Amino acid sequence: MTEENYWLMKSEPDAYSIDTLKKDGVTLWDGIRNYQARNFMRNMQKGDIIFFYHSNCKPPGIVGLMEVIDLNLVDPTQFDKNSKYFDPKSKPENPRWDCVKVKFLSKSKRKLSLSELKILFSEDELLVVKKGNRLSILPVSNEIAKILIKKI
DNA sequence: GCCAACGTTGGC
DNA sequence: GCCAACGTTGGC
Repeated sequence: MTEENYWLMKSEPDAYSIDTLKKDGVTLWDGIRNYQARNFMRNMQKGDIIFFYHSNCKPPGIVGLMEVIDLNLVDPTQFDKNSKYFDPKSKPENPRWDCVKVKFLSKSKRKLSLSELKILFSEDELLVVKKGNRLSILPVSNEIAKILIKKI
Protein backbone atom coordinates (compact mmCIF):
# COMPACT_ATOMS: atom_id res chain seq x y z
CA MET A 1 0.00 0.00 0.00
CA THR A 2 1.30 3.38 -0.95
CA GLU A 3 1.17 5.99 1.73
CA GLU A 4 -0.56 9.26 1.06
CA ASN A 5 1.31 12.47 0.92
CA TYR A 6 0.01 15.52 2.71
CA TRP A 7 -0.06 19.17 1.77
CA LEU A 8 -1.43 22.46 2.98
CA MET A 9 -3.04 24.92 0.61
CA LYS A 10 -4.03 28.45 1.47
CA SER A 11 -6.93 30.46 0.21
CA GLU A 12 -8.40 33.73 1.32
CA PRO A 13 -11.97 32.93 2.37
CA ASP A 14 -13.21 36.02 0.51
CA ALA A 15 -11.75 34.55 -2.69
CA TYR A 16 -12.56 30.87 -2.16
CA SER A 17 -13.64 29.36 1.13
CA ILE A 18 -14.14 25.88 2.53
CA ASP A 19 -17.90 26.48 2.39
CA THR A 20 -17.69 27.25 -1.31
CA LEU A 21 -15.70 24.07 -1.87
CA LYS A 22 -18.25 22.09 0.14
CA LYS A 23 -20.97 23.43 -2.13
CA ASP A 24 -18.96 22.87 -5.33
CA GLY A 25 -17.77 19.41 -4.35
CA VAL A 26 -14.75 19.63 -6.65
CA THR A 27 -12.74 22.55 -7.99
CA LEU A 28 -9.67 23.41 -10.04
CA TRP A 29 -7.00 24.89 -7.82
CA ASP A 30 -5.99 27.52 -10.36
CA GLY A 31 -4.36 30.92 -10.10
CA ILE A 32 -1.08 29.70 -8.61
CA ARG A 33 1.60 32.09 -9.87
CA ASN A 34 4.60 31.14 -7.83
CA TYR A 35 7.09 28.63 -9.20
CA GLN A 36 7.81 26.97 -5.88
CA ALA A 37 4.12 26.47 -5.17
CA ARG A 38 3.58 25.21 -8.73
CA ASN A 39 6.40 22.74 -8.33
CA PHE A 40 4.87 21.40 -5.14
CA MET A 41 1.64 20.86 -7.07
CA ARG A 42 3.61 18.94 -9.67
CA ASN A 43 4.79 16.61 -6.93
CA MET A 44 1.25 15.74 -5.89
CA GLN A 45 -0.32 12.38 -6.55
CA LYS A 46 -3.91 11.29 -6.80
CA GLY A 47 -5.26 10.52 -3.35
CA ASP A 48 -3.01 12.99 -1.56
CA ILE A 49 -4.68 14.75 1.34
CA ILE A 50 -4.68 18.52 1.60
CA PHE A 51 -5.28 20.71 4.60
CA PHE A 52 -7.41 23.68 3.55
CA TYR A 53 -6.09 26.83 5.24
CA HIS A 54 -7.88 30.17 5.37
CA SER A 55 -5.37 33.00 5.07
CA ASN A 56 -5.70 36.74 5.46
CA CYS A 57 -8.62 36.46 7.86
CA LYS A 58 -9.18 36.54 11.60
CA PRO A 59 -7.94 34.18 12.72
CA PRO A 60 -6.09 32.35 9.95
CA GLY A 61 -6.10 28.57 10.31
CA ILE A 62 -6.93 25.10 9.05
CA VAL A 63 -10.61 24.73 8.22
CA GLY A 64 -10.94 21.40 6.44
CA LEU A 65 -9.66 18.57 4.31
CA MET A 66 -9.65 17.91 0.60
CA GLU A 67 -8.23 15.28 -1.71
CA VAL A 68 -6.27 15.49 -4.95
CA ILE A 69 -8.29 13.80 -7.70
CA ASP A 70 -6.56 14.97 -10.89
CA LEU A 71 -3.07 16.10 -11.81
CA ASN A 72 -1.11 18.23 -14.26
CA LEU A 73 -4.04 20.17 -15.68
CA VAL A 74 -3.38 23.34 -17.65
CA ASP A 75 -4.50 26.36 -15.66
CA PRO A 76 -7.08 27.99 -17.95
CA THR A 77 -6.87 31.39 -16.24
CA GLN A 78 -3.42 32.08 -17.69
CA PHE A 79 -4.97 32.53 -21.17
CA ASP A 80 -8.04 34.43 -20.00
CA LYS A 81 -7.54 38.14 -20.61
CA ASN A 82 -10.33 38.95 -18.21
CA SER A 83 -8.77 36.99 -15.38
CA LYS A 84 -6.55 38.57 -12.78
CA TYR A 85 -4.31 35.56 -13.34
CA PHE A 86 -3.85 36.24 -17.08
CA ASP A 87 -0.21 35.75 -18.05
CA PRO A 88 0.69 37.33 -21.40
CA LYS A 89 4.01 35.52 -21.40
CA SER A 90 2.45 32.08 -21.33
CA LYS A 91 1.76 30.47 -24.70
CA PRO A 92 -0.87 27.78 -25.31
CA GLU A 93 1.75 25.59 -27.01
CA ASN A 94 3.90 25.84 -23.90
CA PRO A 95 1.76 26.65 -20.85
CA ARG A 96 3.65 27.98 -17.88
CA TRP A 97 1.09 27.32 -15.17
CA ASP A 98 -0.79 24.20 -14.27
CA CYS A 99 -3.03 23.08 -11.46
CA VAL A 100 -4.66 20.14 -9.77
CA LYS A 101 -8.29 19.22 -9.25
CA VAL A 102 -9.39 18.72 -5.68
CA LYS A 103 -12.41 17.20 -3.96
CA PHE A 104 -14.05 18.32 -0.74
CA LEU A 105 -13.60 15.81 2.06
CA SER A 106 -14.61 17.50 5.29
CA LYS A 107 -14.97 20.76 7.12
CA SER A 108 -13.39 21.03 10.55
CA LYS A 109 -15.79 21.22 13.46
CA ARG A 110 -13.54 23.95 14.74
CA LYS A 111 -10.91 26.06 13.02
CA LEU A 112 -7.40 25.07 14.04
CA SER A 113 -5.93 28.55 14.25
CA LEU A 114 -2.41 29.58 13.40
CA SER A 115 -1.81 30.60 17.01
CA GLU A 116 -2.70 27.06 18.12
CA LEU A 117 -0.50 25.57 15.41
CA LYS A 118 2.39 27.68 16.67
CA ILE A 119 1.94 26.24 20.14
CA LEU A 120 1.80 22.68 18.82
CA PHE A 121 4.58 22.74 16.23
CA SER A 122 7.94 24.33 15.50
CA GLU A 123 8.84 26.09 12.26
CA ASP A 124 10.78 23.02 11.19
CA GLU A 125 7.85 20.68 11.79
CA LEU A 126 5.17 22.72 10.05
CA LEU A 127 6.14 25.34 7.49
CA VAL A 128 2.96 27.35 7.77
CA VAL A 129 3.96 28.50 11.25
CA LYS A 130 7.25 29.87 9.92
CA LYS A 131 7.43 33.63 10.21
CA GLY A 132 7.07 35.39 6.91
CA ASN A 133 6.19 32.25 4.99
CA ARG A 134 4.27 33.33 1.91
CA LEU A 135 3.99 30.15 -0.10
CA SER A 136 0.38 29.21 -0.72
CA ILE A 137 1.14 25.50 -1.13
CA LEU A 138 3.29 23.66 1.37
CA PRO A 139 4.19 20.04 2.08
CA VAL A 140 3.21 18.53 5.43
CA SER A 141 5.08 15.53 6.80
CA ASN A 142 3.13 12.32 7.38
CA GLU A 143 3.95 12.43 11.05
CA ILE A 144 2.59 15.95 11.55
CA ALA A 145 -0.38 15.28 9.27
CA LYS A 146 -1.55 12.40 11.44
CA ILE A 147 -1.50 14.62 14.51
CA LEU A 148 -3.36 17.37 12.66
CA ILE A 149 -6.07 15.05 11.40
CA LYS A 150 -6.88 14.00 14.95
CA LYS A 151 -7.35 17.64 15.91
CA ILE A 152 -9.76 18.72 13.20
C1' DG B 1 -2.05 50.34 7.98
C1' DC B 2 2.48 48.46 8.81
C1' DC B 3 6.05 45.65 7.69
C1' DA B 4 8.87 41.25 7.21
C1' DA B 5 10.14 38.14 3.95
C1' DC B 6 10.55 36.97 0.06
C1' DG B 7 9.99 36.79 -5.53
C1' DT B 8 10.38 39.37 -9.89
C1' DT B 9 12.06 42.71 -13.09
C1' DG B 10 15.18 45.29 -15.62
C1' DG B 11 19.27 48.28 -16.14
C1' DC B 12 23.99 47.80 -16.43
C1' DG C 1 25.52 37.86 -13.26
C1' DC C 2 24.64 41.61 -9.94
C1' DC C 3 21.61 44.27 -7.44
C1' DA C 4 18.30 48.07 -6.65
C1' DA C 5 13.63 48.93 -7.04
C1' DC C 6 9.36 47.27 -6.91
C1' DG C 7 5.44 44.00 -6.06
C1' DT C 8 3.08 40.45 -3.33
C1' DT C 9 1.67 37.71 0.58
C1' DG C 10 -0.19 37.55 4.79
C1' DG C 11 0.35 38.03 9.89
C1' DC C 12 -0.31 41.38 13.26
